Amino acid sequence: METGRPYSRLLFRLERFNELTTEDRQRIADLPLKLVNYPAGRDVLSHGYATSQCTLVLDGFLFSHKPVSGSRRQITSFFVPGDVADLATLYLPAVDHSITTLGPAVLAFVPHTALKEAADRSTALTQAFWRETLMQAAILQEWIVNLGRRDAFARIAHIVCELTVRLQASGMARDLSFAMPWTQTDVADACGISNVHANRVIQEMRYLGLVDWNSRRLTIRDWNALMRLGDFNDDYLQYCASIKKDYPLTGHAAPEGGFARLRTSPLAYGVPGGAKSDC
Amino acid sequence: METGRPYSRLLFRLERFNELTTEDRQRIADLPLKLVNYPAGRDVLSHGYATSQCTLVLDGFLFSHKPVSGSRRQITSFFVPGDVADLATLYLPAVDHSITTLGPAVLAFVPHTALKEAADRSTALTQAFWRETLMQAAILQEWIVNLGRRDAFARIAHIVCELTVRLQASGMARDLSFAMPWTQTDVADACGISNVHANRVIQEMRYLGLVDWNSRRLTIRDWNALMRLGDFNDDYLQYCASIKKDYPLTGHAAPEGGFARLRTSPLAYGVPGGAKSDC
DNA sequence: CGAGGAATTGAAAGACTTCAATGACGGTGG
DNA sequence: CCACCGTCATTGAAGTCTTTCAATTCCTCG
Repeated sequence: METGRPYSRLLFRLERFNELTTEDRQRIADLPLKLVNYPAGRDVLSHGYATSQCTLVLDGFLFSHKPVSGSRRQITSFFVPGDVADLATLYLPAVDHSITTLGPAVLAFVPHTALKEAADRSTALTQAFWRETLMQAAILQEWIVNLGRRDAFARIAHIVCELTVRLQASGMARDLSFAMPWTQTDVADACGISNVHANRVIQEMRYLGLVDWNSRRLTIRDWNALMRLGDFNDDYLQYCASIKKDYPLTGHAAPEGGFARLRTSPLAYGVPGGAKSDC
Repeated sequence: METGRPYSRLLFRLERFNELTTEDRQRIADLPLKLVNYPAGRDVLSHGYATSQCTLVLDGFLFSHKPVSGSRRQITSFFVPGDVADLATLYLPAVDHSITTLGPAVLAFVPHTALKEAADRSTALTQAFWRETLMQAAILQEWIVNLGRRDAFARIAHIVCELTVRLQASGMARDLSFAMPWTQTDVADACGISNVHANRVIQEMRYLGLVDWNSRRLTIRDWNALMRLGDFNDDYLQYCASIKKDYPLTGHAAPEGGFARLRTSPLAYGVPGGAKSDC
């Protein structure tokens, strides 16, 4: 996968709101980047440890997670190409979560010193970085809603929708299909459910013809249904979805037509195996 | 309740990490503040609407929440005196959540223009504000863990612990007792459970002698047990807890001695009321 | 081809929700 | 001062979603 000149991804991301001046672009282009290939499942940042650099995702996925008593963990974010996964470390001495590669990933490390220097010299750059953290916070907030007020099916559907939109905003997944190296246990840890239940929900999604979810590749078959069932509204990502609309400052539309699940369909969980539909 | 000169609260908050210069302090002191008394249950910010000012909490509580399909909502944060509840609006054109007063509150509004001007002129101020948003994000992240991987009892215990520590960091609740004008339905909406279940859990907490939870005032009877049962570790608030320790950059200690609940105690839910133990 | 991780399955138990009704409390108007 | 009202807290019972445990099968890789 082509990652372009590494800083072009960063520039693209930072300019979602306001264009930068030529000077500021140059400051970004001049940042010292260290390109690194990381294998799957390796920590980029371990909770409690300090770091002196930020991590730009060029290819692959990262996720941040926190340990919970009892050998469990909760995944709190995914990072896709173009994201700076640990921007918070720039101004917080230590973070309390870990950041790990999902599959193999191509990363670029940027020293804090260089980033701070660039930010100190440009108000616009500071704001652009700040805004990045604000948008990540908006995603965290929606994640809370997801865990707090949706059932397992909707949670998974919602996260799939979110990732799809974010990938599209990064120029990927244009055909609603993308490689996704997570295991069902990863999905479960992100959605706050057990891996067994995640498995059953995913099977139902397949059966309903919503997605093809083969090992490590995800193809969305019915985007509209997935959005509806996942109670997904990309307003909270509008800043991410780039040029879609120019920020209508009215409220959300209430999900029209209710929010019915087909759970009472002829195929509740106990259904005999297989019958993998050919949708 | 004394709120001091309004800007002193803000200064106190911004200087948790680095002291500001005399000049920067003056910039804060010169900010035009509009003091307002708000009644309970009034929106300070409605989702989807733009605003041109930030809200500093001087007394009382605010909470942010997002609507969910089906006339439900999820509370995603509480704000205590000293917090700037809508700092994100400074650089995001529109937020997708609402912010509402929990009980009556004393607020101070600061125009975006004045804040931006102050920030533009001082790198240190910009960083201080930015750091505020980063710390709020750390709280969101722990909230995700709370909803994703803890049962109802632990969720409520955890949120109570968090609020206690944050209030203490603002110089309140020194005796582990504070007025808290939330209803049990508010607690339920914050914890992602039903109000009925919240009620039963709170009763169990009372029964176990963990808290006095009378209408609108909360007194913690057994802080250590509450922390343990809520799986609470205030590392993620270390930035908030001010002068407690100087950032040990090692990992969390894994919750020692497991995480056993007393749920199988002689007093499961069906227990007849009262018998407030004397723990 | 064997090993090990990942996915899948079934059955039983548990946590939590929903519905519906009742009790408690505070504030308001007469 | 008291009846009335709405909000909040409480209770019980039934039902649902989700977890847990324990196999079993599938897949991928060396």
